[in-house]
Amino acid sequence: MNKYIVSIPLESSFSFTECLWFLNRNFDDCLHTIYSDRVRKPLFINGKLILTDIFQKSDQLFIEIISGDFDESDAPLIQEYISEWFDLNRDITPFYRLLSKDPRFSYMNQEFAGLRLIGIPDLFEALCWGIIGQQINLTFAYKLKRRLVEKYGTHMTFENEEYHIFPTCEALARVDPEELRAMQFSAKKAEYLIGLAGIFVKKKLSKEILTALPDFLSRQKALTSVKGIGIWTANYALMKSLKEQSCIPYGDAGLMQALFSHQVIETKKDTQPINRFFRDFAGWESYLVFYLWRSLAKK
DNA sequence: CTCCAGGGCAAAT
DNA sequence: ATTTGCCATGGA
Repeated sequence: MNKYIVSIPLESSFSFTECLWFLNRNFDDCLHTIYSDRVRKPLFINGKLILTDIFQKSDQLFIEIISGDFDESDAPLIQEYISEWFDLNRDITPFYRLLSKDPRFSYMNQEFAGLRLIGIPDLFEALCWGIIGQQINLTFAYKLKRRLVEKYGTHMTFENEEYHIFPTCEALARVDPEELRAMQFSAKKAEYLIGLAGIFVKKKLSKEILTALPDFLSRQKALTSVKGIGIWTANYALMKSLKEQSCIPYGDAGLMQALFSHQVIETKKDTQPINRFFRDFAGWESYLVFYLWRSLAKK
């Protein structure tokens, strides 16, 4: 087949290297593969599977379609997906001005320069990932995700490697909870995931429905009314999928750890000063949370 | 061995 | 209204 390439112009405050580093940090994510200077990811676009290689050249991000049935009319959706994934449509220089005002965080300006809030454009995937990750350590969470994806997701093969897509809600809705139990999901998580899938199948919830709601609070409420989605998962999904800018995932163990190590709080369970602390970062709470998570990863 | 990880729910105060 | 017990597993 011919090689198709889609491109997206970049601003100077973007670092592909930092984004790749985050995607590749300490964990085994089954939904993308990092090579030295590019990331390979399968996408489900207009009902078709395509495999993409994403890399930077000067001031543009290139998406090369290396396999699958692609035509020109797919380009806008691909651009949209990648832009959301890497949060390309945002000027983050105001955030850096806020960071530089606080001696505890000003180092992030240089160390993480150009890192964008890496998203999960698909809302169903973001919510499932949130539920999977509840309470357990991330190594185990990624292991569970891999089992789920490899069993119920679709995949494509390229040069003897398999590239996986997150399962659709239709596929998960018909799973027997006992199957997930056998894969070491807790009984509750199995029930939550299958229940959530059913809600998506019935179109009672979708990214479009959520986006159409009038404000942050009503979106939060729509999510927390679902069994298995509490305030943490709701805010996590709103941050990662809808790119809401003022999400504080209350109760997050990693956030508390990072606030402790940056001397914002005295002990890891000291939840009181959080709201007051975040007031100085109004409009950039999500970004600060993301950068604090980034600070937890070991070089 | 115990404790705790990118929580949430239902039952018990 | 707020707190407590439980969940699944693995690494520290």
